Amino acid sequence: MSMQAMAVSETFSRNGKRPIPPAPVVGLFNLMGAPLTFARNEEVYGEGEPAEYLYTVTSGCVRTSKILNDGRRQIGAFYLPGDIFGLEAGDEHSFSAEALAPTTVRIVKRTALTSRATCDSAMASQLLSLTVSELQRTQCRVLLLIKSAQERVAGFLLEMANRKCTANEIELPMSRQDIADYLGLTIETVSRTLTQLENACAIALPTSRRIVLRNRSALARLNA
Amino acid sequence: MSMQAMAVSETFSRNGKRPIPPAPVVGLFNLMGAPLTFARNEEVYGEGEPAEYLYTVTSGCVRTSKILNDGRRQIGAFYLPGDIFGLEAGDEHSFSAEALAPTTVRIVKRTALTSRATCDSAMASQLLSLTVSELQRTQCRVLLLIKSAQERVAGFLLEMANRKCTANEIELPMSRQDIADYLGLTIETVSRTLTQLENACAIALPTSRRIVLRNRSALARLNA
DNA sequence: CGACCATTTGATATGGATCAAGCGATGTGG
DNA sequence: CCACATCGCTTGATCCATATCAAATGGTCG
Repeated sequence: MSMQAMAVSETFSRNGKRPIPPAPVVGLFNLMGAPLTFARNEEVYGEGEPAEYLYTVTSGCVRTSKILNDGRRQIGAFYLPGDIFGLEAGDEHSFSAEALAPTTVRIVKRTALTSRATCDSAMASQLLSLTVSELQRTQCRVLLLIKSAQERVAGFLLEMANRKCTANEIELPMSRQDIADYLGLTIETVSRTLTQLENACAIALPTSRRIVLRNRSALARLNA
Repeated sequence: MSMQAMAVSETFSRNGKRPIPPAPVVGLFNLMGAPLTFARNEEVYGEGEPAEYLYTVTSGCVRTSKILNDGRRQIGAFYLPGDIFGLEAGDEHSFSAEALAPTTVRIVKRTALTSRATCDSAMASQLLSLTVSELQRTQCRVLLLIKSAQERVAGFLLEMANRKCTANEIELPMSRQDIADYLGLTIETVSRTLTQLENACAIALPTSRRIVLRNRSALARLNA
């Protein structure tokens, strides 16, 4: 197994704040089976179910979430086409996963990966690389969560823009409530903050789901 | 490589909220060299330095931290004897590491692990397992950070108590400021919250660094 | 058109930050 | 051995960012 998985710094800026999707893990994708489709809001798997598969998004968008015992919902992550999910460690899923929009995914059995990785060090390396990426993203979340609402929202927009590198206009697949639960804010605060950013000419909001980044450096400045 | 690294659920309670140190990764420890010693507040490595080594704490305690560009400090993690640190991904360290107390660590070169893991699937598995543990802990941090000050402090105390399984009395190796920076709170709020928990008979504070858990279930209840 | 849902906006409340002072333990020099 | 400076922690008073409660707006679909 090569150590490339632990040497992913080229996917990050110097200060570790700007995650970019890791290089595609080709071997893993080759093991993926036929596509499954899910409707908007359909559950891909539930919290507590045995974690038998790894999933990759081929189209659409998936969110992972869990309900805390006081009723609050925490979003684990959003997964876009090309992303792999379902490996949050453990024999059973610690989050549930739902499609945010009509979505297709392809799956591979974990046991298949097990046996393959035992003898295939490239595959083992890919698994490690995947986990490291997930760790990186989670660490960036931690950095966001200790900051102000403006910084969180700005950081979120930059993260989404960097992931789908489609110039400066992004179509958000998730609702305000999803964003709020992801950032540990309320829906009202997210909405107000977006309005503030618009008034500051940092972004434009042609529609509520479509966001134009007018001034990335202003956003990045917020994102201390 | 076995899939055991992805099957660490036995180290977690059903709801994924109570991390316990993973099984020791013996092979990795065997590669570790002679002990190095560090004085209180001495730097083990600095942010931005090349990440050449992996470290294990043999005695004392280490914290990783980074200074944000607005002057705030973020603590990455605390490492106790038996813990391994220095693998926060990337060619260079994204955090610095400092000894909280007189500390000894042992180290192994990353390149040594690289070559070893390429042909030794057990070693590869250990690396994955280690990264998964780190991911798990970071995810627990995220859950803490979206909660109230009481919940964060209670969760922190339970985490520390679970790691050093020394009954119900724990000696905190870190200052209030370290705790505050770890939890994204101020030192005053941490102090006040501990006082509240003491008044509620959930804990006792024989000295400021020594904490007795009087009522774990009350703490856990806070820790939604 | 009308019902419904997501989003925005407004008014008020509150938890934690900030500013400021006091306290206790530890260590140092006289 | 004591006086005093220092450091880490606690406590108090006030302020502010975000939550909460409430209502208006706008877009979508039958």
